[in-house]
Amino acid sequence: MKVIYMGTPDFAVPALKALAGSEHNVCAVFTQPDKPKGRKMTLTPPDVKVCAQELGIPVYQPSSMKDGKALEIINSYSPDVIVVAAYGKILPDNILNAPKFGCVNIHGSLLPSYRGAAPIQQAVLNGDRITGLTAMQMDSGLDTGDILMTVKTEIGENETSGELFDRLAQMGGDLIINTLKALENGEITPVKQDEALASHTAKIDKSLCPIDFSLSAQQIHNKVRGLSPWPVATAKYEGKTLKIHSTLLCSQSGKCGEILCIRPLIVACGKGSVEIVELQPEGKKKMTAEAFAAGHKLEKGKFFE
RNA sequence: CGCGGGGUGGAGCAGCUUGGUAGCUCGUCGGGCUCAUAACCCGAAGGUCGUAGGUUCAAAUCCUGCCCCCGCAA
Repeated sequence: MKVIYMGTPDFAVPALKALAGSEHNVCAVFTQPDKPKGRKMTLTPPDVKVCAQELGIPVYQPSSMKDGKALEIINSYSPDVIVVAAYGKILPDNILNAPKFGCVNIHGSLLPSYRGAAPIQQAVLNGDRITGLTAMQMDSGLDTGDILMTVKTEIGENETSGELFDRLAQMGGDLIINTLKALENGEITPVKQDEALASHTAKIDKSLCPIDFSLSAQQIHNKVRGLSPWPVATAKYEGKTLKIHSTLLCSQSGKCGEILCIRPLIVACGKGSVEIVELQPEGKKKMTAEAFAAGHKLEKGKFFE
């Protein structure tokens, strides 16, 4: 099939590569405009743009999809289908309906669960055991389109959002190839989403970061995993903020936030306790808890907040 | 000109204000204790203190330029 691909961050790269390496013809790529990034606010191209350029595919970065110009460009390619993965822009109806097979979106959850912005992190934050990807026929609603194909995967006990992201991104390649093939052969019966089961995810932001040590160890562990590698859960020790990059569940107990052991570093929670494996003080690089303990005066009985 | 922290043996830190002997915790290596140990005791190796200049009898420390890392904000 003749495909136009729309995507922006690293999550969308593997599917693009898979399509480019398949029998399908990716004739153009749409991605967000370059944006200032990092401390220096240097203009940085999206990962998908970099990838597309390496593949020699024309790249378009319109700031709006609604002014008709985008539609003109799309029509000039007369694609069979538009594949969308984490593009970050809402597509108007005239674009959704432009290709013969419409627009197919790869979404990072098992719809209708976790419609919206951050489905993958949300699944980890909630401590879900199972998640997956959904290939969906886009309609004008927010992730409300008919389901074309899904793929499931288990979430590891200690798996982080970042790790799950990478795995799902890879799986997205196979999913989209299989979906397009089935679409082409007319082997798909679109399934409507069950509105009664629908749930939405809020955007992840830093207000979620502080850890409440009165919660259970499992809840805290979920937060640490879910917010890794960004924006990263935080705790306070002696007035300084520490990013908590990774934890493991422990069974010991104590007062909320109390340091139960220095090596390894175990902190009590409302229920159970967690071992802090990697952390990062303000202005410092990520380090192991062991390294942190070597240079700081940690004492049993002191508290994390 | 967004705000701020930092670069000191392999790791994490102190020392810098008030220049003058390279310190602490851990790791590594050797030895001891022990049924045994990631526990304990003794000992050792390992650093031109980010870089380039300047001031000085003398600079990790004071001054100036540059490089790099990170936190906040966006």
